[in-house]
Amino acid sequence: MDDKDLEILRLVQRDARLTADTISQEIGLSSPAVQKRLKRLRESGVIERDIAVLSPSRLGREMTIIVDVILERESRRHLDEFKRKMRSARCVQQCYYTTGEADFTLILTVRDIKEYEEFTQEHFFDESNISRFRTSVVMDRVKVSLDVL
Amino acid sequence: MDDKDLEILRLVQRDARLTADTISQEIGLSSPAVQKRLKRLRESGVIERDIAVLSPSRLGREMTIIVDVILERESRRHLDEFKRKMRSARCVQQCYYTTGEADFTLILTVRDIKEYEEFTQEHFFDESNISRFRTSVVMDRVKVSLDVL
DNA sequence: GGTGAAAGAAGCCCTGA
DNA sequence: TCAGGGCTTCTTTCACC
Repeated sequence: MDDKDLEILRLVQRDARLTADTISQEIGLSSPAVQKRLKRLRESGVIERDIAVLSPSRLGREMTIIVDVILERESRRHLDEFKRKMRSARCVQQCYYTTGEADFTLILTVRDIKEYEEFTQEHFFDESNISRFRTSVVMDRVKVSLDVL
Repeated sequence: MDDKDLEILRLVQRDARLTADTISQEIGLSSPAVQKRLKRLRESGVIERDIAVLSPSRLGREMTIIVDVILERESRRHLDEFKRKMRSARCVQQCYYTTGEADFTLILTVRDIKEYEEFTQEHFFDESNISRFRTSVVMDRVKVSLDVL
């Protein structure tokens, strides 16, 4: 992993459709050299995967909501159960298990507040292990990126 | 935008390297038909872009931190100024302007707690307009996805 | 890491429904 | 108007230097 690798990563984390040829001109290597590096970076897991970023608003998921959740009992079984549910819930984009005041922070995208209300019914109220949760509605998605470098 | 489009989107939002041929077999269309649809979806902005997802831990950004920030004065000028700073701060992956208790929720990736401490020095303490901030350290990135569908 | 040839995928036009 | 077939062009891959 050298400077050339880092340059490649900086480029593809913003645009994965760049051809090896374009990248090679950008950083001063030959096209096959870039491809060999990309292959290595993928196989070694530095590049985890390539994804298409969809527009939530163009697909009718206008609202982004952030929720802090506090569990009642923080046993291994309850934690794993909650994590499993969040992973399989479609409107949960992100779920973090954290130190501090809340146990979990969730980031959801929903069509409207009604869909969020249904989510809370299913996952918070019908779930005896939720102590409290705090909802924040996102007014501006100021920055949403997965850029690491 | 029909069911076939949605099927295509569901596939490429998880793996943008799928070939049109693979997708076509999956959903029962010809390869050129899939390509036409993908092109249309990109041009119309339903697919915003394609990115490579990098592994934060493999690149030495082991820690994920969630910060809630409350500003002192919530004037237009102060809000825009804060947003601008967060957009350009490298370790800020996501920044949301929200209703509720906090004004902003940030998601950061940093090398270590020292790097976070430097971030707070630069952006919170040397910035007279920050009223309070609350830090949560992520213990488990339970789910991190940008899947919309 | 670079070069060149071969395999493969994408883009385009045209036809047919 | 939109899906499918076939051709062309570009990209990737692999063997070799």
